[in-house]
Amino acid sequence: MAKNFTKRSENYSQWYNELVVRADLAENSAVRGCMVIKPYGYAIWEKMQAALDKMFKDTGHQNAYFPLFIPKSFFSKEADHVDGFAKECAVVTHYRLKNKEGGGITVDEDAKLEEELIVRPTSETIIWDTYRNWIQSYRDLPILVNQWANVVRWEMRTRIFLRTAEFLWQEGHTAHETREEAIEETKTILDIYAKFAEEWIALPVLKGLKSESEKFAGAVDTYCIEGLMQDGKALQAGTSHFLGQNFAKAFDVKFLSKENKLEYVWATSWGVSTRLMGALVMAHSDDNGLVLPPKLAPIQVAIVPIYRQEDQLAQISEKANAIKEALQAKGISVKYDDRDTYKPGWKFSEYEFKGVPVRLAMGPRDLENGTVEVARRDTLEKEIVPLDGIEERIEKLLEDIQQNLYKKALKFREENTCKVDTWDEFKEKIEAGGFVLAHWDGTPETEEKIKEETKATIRTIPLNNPQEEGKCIFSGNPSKERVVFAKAY
RNA sequence: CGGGGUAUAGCGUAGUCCGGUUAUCGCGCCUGCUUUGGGAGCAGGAGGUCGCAAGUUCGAAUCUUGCUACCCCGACCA
Repeated sequence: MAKNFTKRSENYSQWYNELVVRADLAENSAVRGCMVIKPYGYAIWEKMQAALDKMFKDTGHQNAYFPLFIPKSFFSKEADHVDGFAKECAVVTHYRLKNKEGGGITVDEDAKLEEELIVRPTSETIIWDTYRNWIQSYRDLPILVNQWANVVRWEMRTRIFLRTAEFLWQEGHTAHETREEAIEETKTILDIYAKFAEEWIALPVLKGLKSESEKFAGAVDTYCIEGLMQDGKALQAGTSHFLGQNFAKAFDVKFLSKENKLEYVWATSWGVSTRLMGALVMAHSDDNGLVLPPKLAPIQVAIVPIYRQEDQLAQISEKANAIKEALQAKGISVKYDDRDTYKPGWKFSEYEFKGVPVRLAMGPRDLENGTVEVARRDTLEKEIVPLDGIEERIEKLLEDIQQNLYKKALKFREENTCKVDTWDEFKEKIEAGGFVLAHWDGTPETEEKIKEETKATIRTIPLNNPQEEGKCIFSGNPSKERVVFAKAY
């Protein structure tokens, strides 16, 4: 298990500091659990957005935007949905403040809203209320819409990136003619999420279904991708829901089919959030700070000059800028750090904290020899290489680092995944961390008891799960497949 | 919302039990010189409503009461 975790931090806070700050304005408990994302952190989110947005558009989706505020009554229309979210809603009750006698300011009781507004915890309700007016005929379908937005969930306990009171995300909401088409959409998106996690975040994920008790409030089926963090805890990295006709029925969204029959629309919804940045941090970072996969690193290459006199700097700058331009021509983001306010050693440490994948250092010796020092963040290896052909070398190195991070994470997951067949072994393995594959009798009662005794939950029932006869590790009742258990964030 | 803990400079802290000059130290910050291939050295300097409010006292960071915020553990959850 991740030994590296103890030195800098037990709980990742040192890593987070590069990306975010806590937004605790001392006198305002309302911002408790929110985060301020620093420019460097936001740049990572923008890269994630760009990559996902392209994948959505390549599969026929379009972006739109719906209101932040949702009338309270909308929430009561879908029974499971309201049950799932009622306990964590921020509610707007008034629309005006007034001066208080004796100074200060207070809510103007005369400005009470007739119907309270909910700050969206997710947008199914307001979107389906809108879709009712957009859909009359099968010709209006499918609707494949995504929105990039912020949402608010008033969690009792928050955790930076993983469970903040406000978070940024994308939420897709689609409407289809048939059940099959909606299920296919759900899976298409699941594949996009898995591809993004693996190819961009370099995080291997399990694809599968959620159990009845873990699925989204209002969904028929919830598909998910699950990753394993370095401390052995699982993280749900994205979900794609097949909503059946639940929301269509709740919001009365019907269409006339080709057969001239009035039918309810089939729906999906799906989302990933700034939680992915937490996944990124927890999957790869080490004692020296963040480790960012090249594809998501705001700065892919940092160049640090080492010099005594100004004329040396001028010579180095000339070569460094040439490298910078050549790399930029290949679409690589480069920062040439010629600040004279920090020393080289300081800069080396800083770029390591920030997780910059490749660092180049160039000094007097390199000027003489026509070389440059190349340091890679993932392995911390350094080597002196000739300037000749440096662009190709770095381009390839960035790809290597991306691959290496994925392989390392995959190896870690494999080493921390096991099959167990007895209750004692199950408790022991769960305690040690990682994914534990075990038989389960399929009942929510057993699932709940396992959770009570071990804190482990069913992370997913994998797609294409091999079928095999077995006995539930808890109840001993027959089971025909193993499911994935783990302690989770 | 339950259980535990904490609050002193931008950050991290000593001092609180047992009240007593001008509140300690480190990092960071500013100035100068020397330095620059792994977070430099020396010298000088700036920076404080001791979480907030009341109380006890000649005197409160320290004692009392109330409040607030944060952290950890639960419940809840992307």
